[in-house]
Amino acid sequence: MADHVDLVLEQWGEQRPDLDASPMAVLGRLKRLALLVDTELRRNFARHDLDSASFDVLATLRRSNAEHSLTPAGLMRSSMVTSGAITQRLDRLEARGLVKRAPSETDGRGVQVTLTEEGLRLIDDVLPTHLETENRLLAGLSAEEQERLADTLRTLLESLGDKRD
Amino acid sequence: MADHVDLVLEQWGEQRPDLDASPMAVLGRLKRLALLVDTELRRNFARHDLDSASFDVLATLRRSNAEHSLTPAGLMRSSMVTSGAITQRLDRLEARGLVKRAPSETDGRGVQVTLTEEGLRLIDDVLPTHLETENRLLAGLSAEEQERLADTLRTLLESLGDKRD
DNA sequence: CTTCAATCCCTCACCGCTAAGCAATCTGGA
DNA sequence: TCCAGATTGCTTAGCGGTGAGGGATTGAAG
Repeated sequence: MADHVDLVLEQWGEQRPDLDASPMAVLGRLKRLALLVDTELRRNFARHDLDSASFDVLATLRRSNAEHSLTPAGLMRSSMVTSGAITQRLDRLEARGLVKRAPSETDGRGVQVTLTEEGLRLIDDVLPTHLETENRLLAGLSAEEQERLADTLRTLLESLGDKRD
Repeated sequence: MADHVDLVLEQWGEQRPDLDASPMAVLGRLKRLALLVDTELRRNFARHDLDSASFDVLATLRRSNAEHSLTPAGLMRSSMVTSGAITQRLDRLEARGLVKRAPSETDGRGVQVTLTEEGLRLIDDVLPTHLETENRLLAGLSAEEQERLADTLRTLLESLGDKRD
C-alpha cells in the first residue's frame, strides 16, 4: 500500500537522488494528517456554530479547574499561539457571552477569564460529538497501535522541549 | 516523563471522569507537533525570504518532473488546500518571478505552471538546510523509531482515504 | 527605596486560507 | 449530436494568526 507521501519520496528519489529526503516520511505525513484532521474537526465544530480556535479556548477552560477559569497567559501556553491571537479569541468569545474577563485580584496586570453558564453549556454539549469524531478519525488503528503512537509522539514532543505546563 | 498532553488528559479525568478522552492522546499530540514543526520550519524559510506556502509550491514543482511543471489542480491535490489558496500562492510566486503560468495546450480551461530558472535556483538553495532542519526536529527518535512512526502514520492516512495520486 | 528587567495583556498592519460563487470548457451517455 | 453534469481556475468577503511594538505592573537586586 502507498499514500501520497510515498509518491513524494519516489519523486525526490528521481529528481534529486543526491538528497536524503527520509525525514519527510515522518514530517510530511504529520503535516498531511494534521490538515486532514483539522478539516474534519472544523466541519463538526461548524455544526455547533464554533471554530477550532473557540473550541480550544472553551475546552481549556472547561478542564482546567472546577471554576473553569484561567489567565490569558495560561491559555497562551496551553494553545501555543501568540498573545495577540489569545486576545482576539477572547474578544470574540466575550462578545458572544461564552466567557467573561475580570481583573485579577492579586496581579494588577492580570486578567481572569471564566466560562459563563452559556459557555459551559455549549462546550459540554459539543464534547461528546467531538470525541466521537476523533474516535472515528482514529478508527484505522487498533487500540494498541494508538497507544504506541501516542508514546512515540510524546517522546518526540519531549525531545522538542514540550513540558507539562 | 510527561508532556503537555499528559496534563490535559489528567485534567479531563478530574473534571469530566465520565468522558473517555483517550483519542486526545494521539490527536492532541499530533496537533501540537504540527504546530511546533511549522513554527520551526517557518523560521528557516524566513531566512531565505520564503514562507511555508511558497516553499510547498516550489518544492512540489521541483520534484514533479524534469520540466518542473504542473497544473494548479495538481498543486491543489498535492498540498490539500483550496483552489483559491493555490491561485493566490501562484499570484505571489509569479509576481516574484519564481514561477510562470501558461495556458494549457490540450485543455482550454487549464493552466501549466512552471518553475523559472530563478525559482529552481531558490528551491535548490533552500532544500539542504530545510532537510537539515527536519532532521534536527526528528533527532529525538532513532532511525528505527522514525521508520515505525512513518509506517503507523501511513496506515492512518490510508484509512482516511489518502492516495498516491 | 530605587532601579530595571521581566511579565502581562493589548493594539495594529499585514498576510494567507476558506467557502461560496462564477464563467469557460470538457466529457460521457442518451 | 447534443446536453447535463463535472472540472478548471479565478474572484471576493470574511476570518484568524503572526510579529512587532507599547503601556502598565511586578519582583528582585543593589
